[in-house]
Amino acid sequence: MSELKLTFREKVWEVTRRIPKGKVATYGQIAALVGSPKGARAVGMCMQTNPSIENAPCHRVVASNGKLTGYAFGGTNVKKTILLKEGVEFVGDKVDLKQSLWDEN
DNA sequence: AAACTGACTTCTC
DNA sequence: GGAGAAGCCAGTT
Repeated sequence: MSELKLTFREKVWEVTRRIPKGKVATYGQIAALVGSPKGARAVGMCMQTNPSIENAPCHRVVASNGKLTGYAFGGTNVKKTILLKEGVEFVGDKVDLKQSLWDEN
């Protein structure tokens, strides 16, 4: 019985950790992966309470339209810089989901 | 236990 | 394509 009873937050971090470098995932996508397709908002909170970037690369999480909605370690500006450095394609201020959206498979 | 808040998403105008 | 409003979820007060 592996009942580790991961809290929603921890599950979100687990998923976030699997996002490969150079790719990004949307809040809704993560929400769905943890079992709450409509909990995108809750996911955002988990990112905010994220203790460290090592625990969860929250910079790889963007809004459904590719917009950077927030970043607890320096702001969206820093977030964008990191993503660019990881090779994520940008279109203006938004991520080019066509090329950089994480394809779980 | 109830109410409020927020790094969301989707629909309409 | 941009602005406004409503719906949903978990965490915090």
